[in-house]
Amino acid sequence: MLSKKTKYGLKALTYIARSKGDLPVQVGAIAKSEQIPQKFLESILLTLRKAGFLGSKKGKHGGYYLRKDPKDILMTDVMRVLEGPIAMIPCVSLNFYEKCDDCPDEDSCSVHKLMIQVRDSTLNIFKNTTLANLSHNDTSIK
Amino acid sequence: MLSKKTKYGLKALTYIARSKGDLPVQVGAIAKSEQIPQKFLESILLTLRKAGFLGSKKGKHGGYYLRKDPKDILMTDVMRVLEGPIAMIPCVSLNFYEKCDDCPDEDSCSVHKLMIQVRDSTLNIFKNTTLANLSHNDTSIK
DNA sequence: TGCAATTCCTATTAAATCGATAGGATTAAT
DNA sequence: ATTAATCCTATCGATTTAATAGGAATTGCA
Repeated sequence: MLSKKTKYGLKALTYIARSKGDLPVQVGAIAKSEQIPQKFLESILLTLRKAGFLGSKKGKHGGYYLRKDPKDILMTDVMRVLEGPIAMIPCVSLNFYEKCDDCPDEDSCSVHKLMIQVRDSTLNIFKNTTLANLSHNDTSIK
Repeated sequence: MLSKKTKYGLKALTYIARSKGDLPVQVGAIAKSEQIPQKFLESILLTLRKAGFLGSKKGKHGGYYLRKDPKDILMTDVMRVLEGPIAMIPCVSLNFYEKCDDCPDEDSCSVHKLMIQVRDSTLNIFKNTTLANLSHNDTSIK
């Protein structure tokens, strides 16, 4: 399941990418427009800022802005920050690998092989989708 | 994340598919070989039996056996029983659809479009993989 | 007939995770 | 100063997960 954190985070990034003008975008505006609990959204945007996707300005007329062009923000990176591993099971994760406690031999594990396929196909989508794709409402893979 | 229930269930099905001989396969044998807590495995096999994948025989020399040829047991079906929805978010689920509370319009939701792609690519793998593929340790999609 | 071995069923528990909230500290514009 | 915004930490309740417990029901066999 996709967590609400990830869902809200993607929506917020999309909202910011779509917003015109020089002023940073305020949490309150996003929360209202996307129907996200504001305090929860605050913590999510903080995470995205610490991960380098967003910059912020404090105080009056403060808010958040993108630090990169939406074309350069890949879903692989965003998903890993918000949702964690892309793989469904740690033993096939590229960035969060962990050996299974059980399972003496990965190569002979039926689950392992299947989950590698799922990981690769999902990864293929995420690495071919940018925030620009999301904000333009088009799909990445034709 | 793939639940342990699903992981254990897939391993158990694979084990049963690989087993030779006429006798039904006992929970204890699977649990020992695959390092799965026996009581937990019992409940998983019960689920798989109620879903129609397995038959069982009680009492001495009892155990579980497949009710269909492994070639006819699709991962789509197994995954839906063990893990639930294949989609990462209910609003793109084919079998467990639910509208998002927020999100007035699915067609304009950036998350929705992305998750449809993920669902379709995952579904494509699961519907082209059978228990026979798992038990032969080959991959489904070339 | 009785004993042993097995599945079947329900309930419970401990731990982890998730979604959200609370309360204020810090910073900046006016 | 005052106001308005982000920043930070802590906490809470609900849900889910993984596992355990205890025994009922069924079957094979001596």
